Amino acid sequence: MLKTIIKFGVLTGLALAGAKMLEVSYLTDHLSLKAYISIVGIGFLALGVFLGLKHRRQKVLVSYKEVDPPPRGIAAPLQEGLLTERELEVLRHIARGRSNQEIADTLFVSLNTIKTHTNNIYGKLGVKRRTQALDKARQMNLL
Amino acid sequence: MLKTIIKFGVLTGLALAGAKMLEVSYLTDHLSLKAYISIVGIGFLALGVFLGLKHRRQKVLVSYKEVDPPPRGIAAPLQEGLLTERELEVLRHIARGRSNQEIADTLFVSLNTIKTHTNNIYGKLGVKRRTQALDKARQMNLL
DNA sequence: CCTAAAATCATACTTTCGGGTGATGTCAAA
DNA sequence: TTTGACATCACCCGAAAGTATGATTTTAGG
Repeated sequence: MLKTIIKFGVLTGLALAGAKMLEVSYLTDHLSLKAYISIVGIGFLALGVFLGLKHRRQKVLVSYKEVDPPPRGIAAPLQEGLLTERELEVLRHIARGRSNQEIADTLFVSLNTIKTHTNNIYGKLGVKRRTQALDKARQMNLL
Repeated sequence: MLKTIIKFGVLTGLALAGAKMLEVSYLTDHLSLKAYISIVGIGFLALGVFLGLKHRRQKVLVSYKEVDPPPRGIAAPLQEGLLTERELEVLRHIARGRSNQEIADTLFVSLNTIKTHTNNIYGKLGVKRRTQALDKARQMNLL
């Protein structure tokens, strides 16, 4: 990120310096206004294209790193007592891709009950969605 | 390709027309040379950035591979070519618990695009939900 | 016995997902 | 140049998931 900023600054500085030199030429060497403007336009256009492409690469790199599993070393002592037995059971079903309705059916309880369990799980794990819960649970070696 | 050229021509034409109008202002309305040049520069810079962002897909893929040496361990070669690069990328985000909207935001595409990708993923993996996709993908060593 | 935690269920509401269909543009290979 | 794979985006609709609040029943421990 710092590198990007530095590069951006350097490039912009070079562009501005170029423009300034052109301005001098314009004022002293009979460079026509049209030519002056054209060169400035083309220069900044090129700079813009370069920055646009660069920005893309950067973003892609970032998103790659975002999805790259972070080096989790020894990680996660078993969290005993965080989730209840029933909640763990529900969580395992979620991990197998079951819907709330399917879980309710196999456990012979109502859909609302499963919703309550899942929401309790999310609260305890500090997440908002079942997929986040799975990710978090794996990080914590709950699964 | 032809359309690209046309678009580029139109945009450049508009930019030049804008510059021309500015030139008139410069000559008639006491617009300072510095302001004139600045506006031209910024305008073309914006145009360049826009063009750079617009046409970059393949290049992004290349640069992605440049920065991404993903021969991760041994388990990679299973099911080569089942999912596309993009689909795998989306799948990794899903595995991290991201919502479709969040994925769309970080990948700079629309929600609908992510939905299309996810549905293609589900189709290829033979599942119906994202949690099932994760389970299946893990079984297939795709994650 | 009493109490707190756990499990159960409900109602109502919002958000997210998923399925279907169709379209455009790019790129590489045939 | 044509074709097929990919990626992109849109619109619609129904299903699933999630949020909030409140309630009842079980059950284990003090």
